[in-house]
Amino acid sequence: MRDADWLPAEVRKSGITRTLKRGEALFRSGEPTVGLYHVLSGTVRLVRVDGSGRETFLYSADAGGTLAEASLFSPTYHCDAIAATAASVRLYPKAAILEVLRRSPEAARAFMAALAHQVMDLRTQLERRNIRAARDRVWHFLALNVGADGVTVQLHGSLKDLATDLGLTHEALYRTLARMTAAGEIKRSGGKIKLSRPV
Amino acid sequence: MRDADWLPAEVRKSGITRTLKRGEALFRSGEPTVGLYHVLSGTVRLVRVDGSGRETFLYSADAGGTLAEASLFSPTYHCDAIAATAASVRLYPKAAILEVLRRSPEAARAFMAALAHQVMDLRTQLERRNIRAARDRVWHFLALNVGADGVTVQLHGSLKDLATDLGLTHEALYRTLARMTAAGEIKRSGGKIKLSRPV
DNA sequence: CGAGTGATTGACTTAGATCAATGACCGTGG
DNA sequence: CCACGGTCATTGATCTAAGTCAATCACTCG
Repeated sequence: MRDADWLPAEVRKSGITRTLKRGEALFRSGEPTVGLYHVLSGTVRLVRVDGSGRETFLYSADAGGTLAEASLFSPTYHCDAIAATAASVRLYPKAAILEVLRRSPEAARAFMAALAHQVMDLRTQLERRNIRAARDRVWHFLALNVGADGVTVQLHGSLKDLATDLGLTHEALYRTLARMTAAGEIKRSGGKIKLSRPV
Repeated sequence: MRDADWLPAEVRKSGITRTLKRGEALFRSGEPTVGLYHVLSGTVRLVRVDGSGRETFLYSADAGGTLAEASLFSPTYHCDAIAATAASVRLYPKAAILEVLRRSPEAARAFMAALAHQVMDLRTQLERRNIRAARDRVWHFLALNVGADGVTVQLHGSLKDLATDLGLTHEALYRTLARMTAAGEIKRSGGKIKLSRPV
């Protein structure tokens, strides 16, 4: 969820703040759910780790975003929340949130819209994963993340993070970007990628 | 969404029924959203088709399920809905649904829970797609779809459908299943797969 | 009966995973 | 202040699993 504007002031105040070091876990899969998290600073990533240790990127919440909305309706967490950077988060207890959602149709509507948005986002990710060629997958990502000018993509986090996000090894991503640069399709500069022609 | 129990009787009555032939589209990406669909019989699949014609499976709604919940909060559809079998659906206009959600906290809660459930479902799918080896991916699917006895998986639809669902070519799926059968890990019979040892 | 689709298997190719090595950079503790 | 450990970025070599192309058989539906 992008923002938690719909959260009434009294609930916001009731929150408990917690700080996390990079790499620290906010919660782990299987633990009982306690409430909604609001990221105040830094970045927290939702990931699943399977038996063989492979990590699946699920979602990344930056400052202002919320985490674990879906867990409000589930007794336990189904993924891990790991701080990607040093971060501080605020926890709003489950009961308080559910109460607000029950009482305020506006809050409920905003929450539903946010969930619906997430569903669409996840579907987009799923669509991207279905693209076989690394080049096309990267292109799909770039096309959906260009800024207002239609050619600039601002990257958040490291390329390694982007690689897991895209479901590629970091090597494959580096090579793909290198090839695209060589082919003149993109130009890289720091944390930005510029497309040679608008999408 | 599994069921639409929360839909008040008066809204249900107001719905418009439509029948679809196999392969027919209920709506297409880009069209303006009109409301919530309730599948009365048959199966409707949500898919996205990319530029090269590749199809991404997003969701499949059987009799009793609903479709396009997320679209209630979006002006246009972001995927195609295609009848996987002959089907009949009932359409509840957007305005009527939003009104119910605004007025009834119970309905809203059920709807939110359903959306949250969908979010978790999609995350599970995403996790599965991150598994590289076809064998492990199939196993992940089987493990999460065993019936009450812990060893039987009831398949819905064709193996080809399952293949797209898993993000594999149908050939790869056939081969993987054949290998697993040969290795004695599973046993197939009609539309069922039995695991040799419980998960 | 013929068209269309699903299920299945074979042969071949290739893209990306894997393993490996290097240089740049960054924070930190002595 | 600098050496050291850690991570990121990058590139090379190799390997293999899955994609692609292709053919066959069974089945169903009109």
